[in-house]
Amino acid sequence: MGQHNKRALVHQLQKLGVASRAGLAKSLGMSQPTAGKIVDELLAEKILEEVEVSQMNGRSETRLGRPGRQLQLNRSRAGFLGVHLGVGETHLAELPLGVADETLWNSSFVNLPANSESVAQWEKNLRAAAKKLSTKNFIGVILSVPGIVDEAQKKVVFSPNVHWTEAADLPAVVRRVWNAPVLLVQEERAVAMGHHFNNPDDEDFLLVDFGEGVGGAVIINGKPFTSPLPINGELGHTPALGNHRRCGCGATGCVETLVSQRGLLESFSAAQPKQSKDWATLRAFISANGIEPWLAQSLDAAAVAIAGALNVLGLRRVVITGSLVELPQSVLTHLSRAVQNGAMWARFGKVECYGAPRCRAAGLVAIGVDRLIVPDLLN
Amino acid sequence: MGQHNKRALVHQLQKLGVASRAGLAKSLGMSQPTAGKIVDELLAEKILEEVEVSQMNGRSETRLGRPGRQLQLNRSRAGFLGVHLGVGETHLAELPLGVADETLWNSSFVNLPANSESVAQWEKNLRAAAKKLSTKNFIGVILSVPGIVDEAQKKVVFSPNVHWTEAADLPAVVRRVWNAPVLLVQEERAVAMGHHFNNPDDEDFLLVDFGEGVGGAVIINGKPFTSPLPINGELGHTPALGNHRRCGCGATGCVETLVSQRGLLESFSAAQPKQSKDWATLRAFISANGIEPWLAQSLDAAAVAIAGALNVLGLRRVVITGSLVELPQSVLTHLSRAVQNGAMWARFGKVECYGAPRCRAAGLVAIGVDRLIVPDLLN
DNA sequence: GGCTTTTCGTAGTTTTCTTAATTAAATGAT
DNA sequence: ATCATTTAATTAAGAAAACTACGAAAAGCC
Repeated sequence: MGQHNKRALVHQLQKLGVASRAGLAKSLGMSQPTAGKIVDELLAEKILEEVEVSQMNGRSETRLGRPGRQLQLNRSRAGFLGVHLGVGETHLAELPLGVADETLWNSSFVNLPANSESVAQWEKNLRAAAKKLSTKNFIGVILSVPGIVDEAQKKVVFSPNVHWTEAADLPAVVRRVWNAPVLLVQEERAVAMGHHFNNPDDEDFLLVDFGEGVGGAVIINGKPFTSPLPINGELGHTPALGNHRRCGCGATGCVETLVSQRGLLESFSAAQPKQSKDWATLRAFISANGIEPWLAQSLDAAAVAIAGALNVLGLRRVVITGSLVELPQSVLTHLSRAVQNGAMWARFGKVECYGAPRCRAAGLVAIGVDRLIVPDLLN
Repeated sequence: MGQHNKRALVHQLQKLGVASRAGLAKSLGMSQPTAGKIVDELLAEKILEEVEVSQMNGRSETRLGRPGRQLQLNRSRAGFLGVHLGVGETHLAELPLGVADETLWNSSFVNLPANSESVAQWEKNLRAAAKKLSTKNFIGVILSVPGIVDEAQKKVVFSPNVHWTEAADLPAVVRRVWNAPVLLVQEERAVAMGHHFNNPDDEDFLLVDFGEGVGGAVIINGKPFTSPLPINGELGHTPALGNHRRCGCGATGCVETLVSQRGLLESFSAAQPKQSKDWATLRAFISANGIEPWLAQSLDAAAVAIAGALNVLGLRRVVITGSLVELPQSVLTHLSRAVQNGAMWARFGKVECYGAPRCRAAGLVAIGVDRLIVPDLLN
């Protein structure tokens, strides 16, 4: 079957969750026979499964005509292994193709600090974790990492916060443990795809994740935006005029040095030397004292970078995830207002900027399905 | 014939200038029969023409085998009428489908200042100009305008410098004069397409045009980047931190207020009150005194916006056009260095930033061919 | 003039999707 | 209960657009 329609059908089913052949055909504008044949193929490949009528609980709205045989992405087996290599920890999850809600991370272990042996240690930890998993054979392993990632070449180009991943051939390490196809994914891209997966109506947005660093990812037409270079949506390392802090990336003045968790604490401590320099205190302080000038300036710097991205990309929606969402609502409100201020579209229409939880597992599945189940041979 | 291949073939011929059926087939990776059939179709539509052997001057490199019948885009007739509605003037040009070099603007007339009657006056001027043209029937009229343009809806959304175009239905006016399909194109997009046309190797770049305002356009994979909103590449109206000037767009702090022609003169006059506040004096002054702090600051602000765009879009090439290119080379050098500073990619690879002439006519033709000759029914 | 090489066109096949017709499975009215 | 109605799924036939394979045309070279 044509790759294009197959991709579209799977994507549509991800969006709808459950649908019949006829429903898919209609919503995709293709003919029923075409949809039917593709579904047959996908059923044979065990990518889809038919939903029992008994599972159609309550939804029997007594519609006229022959009822469609409902389909969904296979939920009965763990198709993928999701691995997230974070700054502090690595998490693992066995993920079915169809994820109902944010899956639990089955197992997790702590990274060692960076040293010459951390790759070997990481592999050892992976092996230990592998034994605890119920599934041994996966369709693929989806590995997400922070930093700048060349997903096509499966290489970490640059990772200011987990430097040892740059030298290591992570996919090879993973492959030695599980012997399955490995995908390398940039962390924020996975989170963005996850958000899209859980909010199918958000088809076009810029996701900005605040944490150890500040990362961005762009979704356009429900697909991760891809550009000529293996880097995009990167707005943490654009300089903020007037800022001269040293950044882990080697440059000075990066927005990240102002609004990353560490950057905010730095400014907090400089402005309020008597306060304890930790996240909980910062949160409480903001709750009590509102947005003080030092915080407003940092948020404004971030907002300029975000608004600039919106103007250049032609977007009107910003999804904020990570540490900033944990702070009092007033922080997001201030940021949102500042973004509105700089976003050109806000002069004609609505620009939205809101917080959301990180949906990493869902994103990993979406990417795995996209690249392993129905690979795009053309584009 | 399949739209996709037809588009690709025409695009390839734009790139190559002259080619045979076999050459096109090979370079596009399609079979000869397919290329041959598409070419036959395009010849029948008078879009392509065969080049006489006599015109193949000098190029006869005594190659073996049957020589291919060379093809090119029709140059013998004026297919399009290009109209550029600038801030000060409107220019017209009769444009063949195949443009060898930047065509002269046949005719031009001056706009009236904005008032209630300027649309009517503009139409009157158009009619007068129409009489002077040798061609009466065009395949289409390509109209480029500054500001924010919804090319799909053929409406000017916002135009800080030519406000009267927002209310007017320009395509309808043009159609009354020539009765041909009219395309509305954002000015910088046309310039960017023109640059790509004249430099086919530049497939991915951000073009920044400095003039009355500051506008940007993005070309990715040789195609104008399109986003969900009818606005993109817009980097003149992103705020620069610390800047509080009023902008024509209604906001304050826009980069445009610093580095547009007017903005630079403003800063120049503030820093050098004794100098005459005009462009020639500014140019001479910079030649003599180098990059003074007031200029450096403005350029740095522009560079941050540009670098931010590169980081977000995943690009490594900036093409500068317009008034900034007219200034001493040191200006571009400074800007380029500042862009390198903020561009993430510059830490791993090469980021290019150079000046180039505006190639508007070529851009209008490229867009006309793209949207009228081989319209994209899918995407 | 043959020989080689390359171009261009024709014919037949494959792939992919569509329309039209058929069969299947439900509801609701008589 | 039976039959019309409605919607779903499958089957069959056909159209569109690409490809492969083969043959004719047009050049240079011996």
